[in-house]
Amino acid sequence: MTDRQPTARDLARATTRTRITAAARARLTEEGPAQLSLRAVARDVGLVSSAVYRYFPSRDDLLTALLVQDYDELGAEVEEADAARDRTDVGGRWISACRAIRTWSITHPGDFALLYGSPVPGYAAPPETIEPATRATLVLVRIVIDAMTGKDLPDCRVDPVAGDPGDVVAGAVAYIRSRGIAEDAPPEAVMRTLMAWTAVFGTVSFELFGHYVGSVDDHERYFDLVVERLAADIGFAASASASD
Amino acid sequence: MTDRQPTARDLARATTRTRITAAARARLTEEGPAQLSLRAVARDVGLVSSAVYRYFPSRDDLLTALLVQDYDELGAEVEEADAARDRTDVGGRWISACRAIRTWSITHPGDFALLYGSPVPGYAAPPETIEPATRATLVLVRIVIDAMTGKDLPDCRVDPVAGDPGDVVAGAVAYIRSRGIAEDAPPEAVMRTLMAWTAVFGTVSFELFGHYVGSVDDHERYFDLVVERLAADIGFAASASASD
DNA sequence: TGTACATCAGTGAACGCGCGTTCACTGATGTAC
DNA sequence: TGTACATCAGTGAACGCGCGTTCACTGATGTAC
Repeated sequence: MTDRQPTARDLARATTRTRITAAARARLTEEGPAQLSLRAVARDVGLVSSAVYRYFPSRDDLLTALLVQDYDELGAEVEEADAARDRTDVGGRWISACRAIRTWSITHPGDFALLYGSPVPGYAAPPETIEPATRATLVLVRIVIDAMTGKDLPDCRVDPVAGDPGDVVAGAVAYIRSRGIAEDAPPEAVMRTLMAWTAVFGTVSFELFGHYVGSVDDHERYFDLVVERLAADIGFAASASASD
Repeated sequence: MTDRQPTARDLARATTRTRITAAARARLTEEGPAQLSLRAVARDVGLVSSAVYRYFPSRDDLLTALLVQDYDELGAEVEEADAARDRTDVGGRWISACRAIRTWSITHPGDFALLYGSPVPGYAAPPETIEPATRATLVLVRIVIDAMTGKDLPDCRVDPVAGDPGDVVAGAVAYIRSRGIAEDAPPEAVMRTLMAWTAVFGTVSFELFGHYVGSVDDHERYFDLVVERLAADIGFAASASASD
């Protein structure tokens, strides 16, 4: 059970596995995850359909592999966009991270639909997908928390009459604490962060699924304007004029 | 070609047509629109599959009928919720309209996925679906425009550094004018309305598709808090404490 | 280094299934005189 | 009111298709001695 030199067989296996998931992801661009056909994927890879069962015990396991891979890829790109900015430049980090989400999504619309579109009927994502799923979101949370450091965020632009989100977002607050990101995050800031996260993905979703047709043409600029306003609503400035 | 007394055949035809669409919508709850099977629908209705072709020339036409019916039903409920409030009570109308969107959506999750989830691969919604699709959205727009009347909305809570949305939302502004809703709507208000509309559906989408698991438990209260903040960001108050 | 055996990637046929759509038909309903 | 014909909702068989999964097989690769 010790790690050993990978054999030719091991290497071939890894390669073929990659080719299968790559072919599956390519298919996702043209057909929904629910329509994803194991036989079609096998054909694309140049395998007979039954051979795929050497790699994935069932179609659902292939779906799970795609889910994990996609969440991880998206998460890595958002983390990278965040890390490329100076840590104190929270506005720049915010813009970069949000843009990374949109860029990955429009570059991989099929994968976006898998992650954030309608769930696949009859398929329940297993627990192993949870951690990868939170990576992109956590980047946004960390930026907001860093923006709060030393500042009394938020003056969150909310009307004093509005309800206290304290216990409504208690789950999110606890999660942030459990991940060691912050001991105590102001509920209003967490509320606004949840809203911003939702808005970012909602905006990308509406762009990709065609709901802005007739209202917005320049999706890239519109997205930047949205992202600026979301930061302002949380309580910090994020000017899109900063270079990407 | 003049309208005549409907015959027994006409009545039966209308009834059966309704039973078909109803059965199809019921199926949508358990399977995605792309999986919607004409044969399964026929079975549910108690017809042989070929009989459905007396009513819909193809599966795609059935989908179109569902799309129109769902957009219209959602639109009607949102219009009704809006109309039930005093016209000057813009805050109350906003809350009611947004709540109507959520209520319809969680009551008809399959239909919601059809309208706002991933598009059906290989199916392009025909032009006749456009007008019904805008009904719910236009209610929100009208409320914002009414809120602006006599007021200098928005003091929209946006940072002065943020970009001018003028030409980015030009399409939406022109559409509002073309529908005779307002001669000139401030671009920032339109921008914020687009954002709010996106946020409302994004929030419902995240609730239905499971992305809030672990962060939010009480979706109804969370939704109200979101809706209040969206109104505040546009520039008017909408307290959820008002009775529905 | 060479041999004997074990592992396992990939094959190809087969299974049972449900799908959208077509077609010739039947019998009930509607219309014209 | 009665008859002859036209319309059309619904039937049932058939078409060709692609699907997920199983299974016995083959031959190449890996391992133990």
